[in-house]
Amino acid sequence: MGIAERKERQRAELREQILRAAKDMVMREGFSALSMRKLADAVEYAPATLYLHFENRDAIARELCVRGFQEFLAALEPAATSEDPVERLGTLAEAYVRFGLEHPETYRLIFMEDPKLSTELFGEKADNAGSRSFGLLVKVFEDLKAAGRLAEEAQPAQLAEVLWAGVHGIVSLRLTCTGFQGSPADELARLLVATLVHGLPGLKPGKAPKRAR
Amino acid sequence: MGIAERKERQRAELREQILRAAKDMVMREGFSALSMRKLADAVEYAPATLYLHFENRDAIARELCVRGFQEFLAALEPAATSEDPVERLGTLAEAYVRFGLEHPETYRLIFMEDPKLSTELFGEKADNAGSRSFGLLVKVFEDLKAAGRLAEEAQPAQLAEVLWAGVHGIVSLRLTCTGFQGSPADELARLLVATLVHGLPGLKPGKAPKRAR
DNA sequence: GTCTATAGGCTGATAGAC
DNA sequence: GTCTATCAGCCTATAGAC
Repeated sequence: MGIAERKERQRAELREQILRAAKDMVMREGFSALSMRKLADAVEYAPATLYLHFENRDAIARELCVRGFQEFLAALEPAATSEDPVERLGTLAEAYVRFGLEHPETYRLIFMEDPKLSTELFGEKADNAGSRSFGLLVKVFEDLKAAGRLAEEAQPAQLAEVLWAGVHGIVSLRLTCTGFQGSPADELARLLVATLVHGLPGLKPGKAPKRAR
Repeated sequence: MGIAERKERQRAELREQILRAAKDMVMREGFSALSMRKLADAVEYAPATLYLHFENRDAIARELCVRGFQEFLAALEPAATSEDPVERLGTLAEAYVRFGLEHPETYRLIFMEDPKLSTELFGEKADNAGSRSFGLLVKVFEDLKAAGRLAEEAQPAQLAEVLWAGVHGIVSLRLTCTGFQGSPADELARLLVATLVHGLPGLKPGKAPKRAR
C-alpha cells in the first residue's frame, strides 16, 4: 500500500505548493492579481491541473483567507496572556495593529476584501478562528466585570466590538489612505486604549452640560 | 458666439451624463464593475467617445472619488454645529456612521479602495475636502482644550485620529465582515463616543496595578 | 465629435488526447 | 494526472474613416 500513500503525499504536496505560490502572489501583488494562469506558471503546471486540486479560484482564495486568519489568531494569542485585563487590552491592541502593519496583504485579504471571503470565518461555528479571536477581546471585559471592576450594565461583547473597531480603523486607514500622514499607528493604538479605559485626559464638564450621564 | 457656447454646454452635459452613469454603476455593482464599455453602453455612445472627455478610466474614478468626498463632507458639516464640543462628538460620530451605512459604495470608493484614489484627497492642499472633514474632528478637541476642559498634554489631532479610526472601524467592519453579526452600528458609535469621553463605565483599579498613569 | 474596427491584452474554466 | 488547445468572455485604449 506504499504506492497509494506516496501518491497521496505527492498530491498533498502539490496542493501545498499551489497555496504557497498563491500566498506569495497575493503578498506581492495583492489579491486582485491572483490568477489561475499566473499561478499555474508559478508552480510550473498547466492551468487545467489546478482545477484537479481546487474547485476554482474562489476555493483557493477561501483557503488563503482561512490560513491568514489562523496566522492572525496566532499573533493575537500570545498577547492575551497577561493576567491584568487592563494591561491585556494594551498588549492585544498592540499585537493587532502590529500584525496588520507587518502583514498588510494578509490583513487586507481577511478584513478588507470581498465580504464573501470573511463571512464564513465568523458565525458558522463557535470554534472558528474568527470567533476565537473576537473571544479574546470579549474575555478582557468579562474578566474585568467578574472582578467587580466594571459597572453592572457594561456589556463585554459590545465593548469588545468597540475596541475591535478602533484597532481595525487604525490599521485599515493606514493601509488605504496612505496620503494622510498622521501619528504612528502604535502610538494611536496606545492612545486609543488609554482613552477608552480612562476617558479624555482631564476632562471637565461644560458650563451647561445638556447631556446627563 | 452662441454656437461655441452651446457646443461647450453640450460637451459639459455629456461629461455629466457619463459621470452620472458611472456613479450609478458603482453604486449598483461596486467599483470593480466600472468599465468603459458598459459605461459607453449606458450613455449610448461608442467607447472611444469616452476618451474624448476623460483621459482614461482612472480619471473617471478620481472624479467620482472627489465628488463622493464632497457628499461625505456635506453630510458631516451639519453635524458639527453644536456648541458643546462633547455633544458635537456624538452628532459627528452619528453622522459619519450613518453616511457610511447609507452610501456604502461611496464610502467604499473613498475609504476602502485603491490608496491612489484617496491619496490626493488628503495632503495636497489644506482646503481640500479631506483636510476639511478631518478638521471638523480636530476642532472638537481644540475647542475643549481652549475652554480649559482638557488636559494640557492632550493632542487634538491625535485624539481626532483615534475617533476617526473608531467610526471608520465601525463602518468598514460592517461593510466587509457581513458574516459577523454584532450590535447595530449606531449603538456602537454611541458607545464608542461615551467610552472615549468617560472611560470604561465604573472602572475600578486592580489589586496590583502595574501601570501608573 | 463620433463612429467602426481592432489591436493586444487579460481572465476563468473545460474537453479530450495521452 | 497532466497536458494541449480552446471556448467564451472580459478589458483598456487607439487608429483611422466619416
